[in-house]
Amino acid sequence: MIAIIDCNNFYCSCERLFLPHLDKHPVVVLSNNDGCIISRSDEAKLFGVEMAGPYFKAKPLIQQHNVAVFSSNYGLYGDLSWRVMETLRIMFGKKKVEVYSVDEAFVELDGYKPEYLPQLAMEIRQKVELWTGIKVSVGVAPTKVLAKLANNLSKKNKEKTKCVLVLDTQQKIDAALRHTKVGDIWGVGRQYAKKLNEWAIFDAYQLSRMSESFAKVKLGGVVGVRLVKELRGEPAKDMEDDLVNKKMIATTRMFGSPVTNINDIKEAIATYTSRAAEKLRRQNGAAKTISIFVVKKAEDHNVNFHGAAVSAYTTLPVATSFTHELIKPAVEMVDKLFEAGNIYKKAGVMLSNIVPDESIQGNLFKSDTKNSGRKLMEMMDNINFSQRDDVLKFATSGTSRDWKMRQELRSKRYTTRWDELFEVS
DNA sequence: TCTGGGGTCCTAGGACCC
DNA sequence: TCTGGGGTCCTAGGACCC
Repeated sequence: MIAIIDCNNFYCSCERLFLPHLDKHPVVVLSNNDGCIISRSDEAKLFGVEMAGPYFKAKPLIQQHNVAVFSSNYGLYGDLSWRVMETLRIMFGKKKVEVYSVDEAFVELDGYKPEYLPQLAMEIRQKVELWTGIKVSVGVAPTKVLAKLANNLSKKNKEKTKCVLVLDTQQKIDAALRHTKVGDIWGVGRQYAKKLNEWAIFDAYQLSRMSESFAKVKLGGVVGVRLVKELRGEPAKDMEDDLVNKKMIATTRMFGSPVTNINDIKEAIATYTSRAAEKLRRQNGAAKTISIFVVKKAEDHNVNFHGAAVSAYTTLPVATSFTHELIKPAVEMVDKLFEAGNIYKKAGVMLSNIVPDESIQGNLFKSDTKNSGRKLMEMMDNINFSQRDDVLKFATSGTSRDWKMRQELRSKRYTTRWDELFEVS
């Protein structure tokens, strides 16, 4: 059996943890740039505040109901996430836990007696809350897809389930499948949900009865086949190692305000490249390909607000993790893409073709320049990590900040900054 | 005249996830 | 005035090889 542990309204819960007077109060958290709503407390959901909706549209509703609003504070969420995951690792051992996202983890529960599972699931919930202050929901079932489904149902009826649901018999599984619309299945997005409805398949039970050949042809090949198997209780998605390194690393942002000047774009690209290179070094990787893109502001933002992106990439002669070696080609590509007269609203950098970094081992046999580059990077990373953000940076990254993102409502980083510690008076 | 069969690698793009 | 920021996996099709 497999459990999924999912933090309830995670970002909102993190904010509340340090402001207990907001406990029963509606809360929302905004995306970067305070653009749209990415987490809502139950109270805010009741008022009809929509997920992923733009903040400016929801603002009247939010003010009317006196909803507390926060800019996203990823330092805080990351730290609390680590505490939740560590609790699970202590309970079950590292090998049994697969961290799936910042607020979700799968736990393999082989070897437990079936009749003990409901109690175990409840213990998970209680211990995580006791140790971290974060409330979680727990779904348990024979496969990952069914565990997710159990988890969703447990949240829909919190009074009855206490946020814990175990699907341990075929009857319970069938009932759960019938209560789940196809669009609510993990792995079925908007496109597939629409098609399935056109073929008169509306709930998960109906989908689970379809043939594998149907799934293969209609739902994206092997992906669809795995999905149908999992719905039937046959495990088709394995537990995965946590230590797998990223195959692609991206840093992309909307600008705080629209940009028309090529130098501002270059500064932004240089800054994003620095950030991406840091992530790359953290996994001891080196990238062979760097690509960048810029997005024009659409004239009519009601039509296709994502705008038109143009991109370019450079394949490097040798894979590298050095910020200065990545910034140069990145900034040069800006010259290719930039067109004077346009208004830009977003840009991004992506590193791919990632391989293990050879320069880490290197000492005797590497040239001096390679070693000094490595030392420089280590020094920069250490200082930037221990001090404030970006004490040290490359000059290309600039000092103006017109393009930087807005974050007007961020809470303190209570758990990761000495000068922002939570105070008890 | 006629037009094999098998394979790999790469890229672009679609679909999905949180 | 104004709509996030990351990622993953898979498939199709083209180039190229023997």
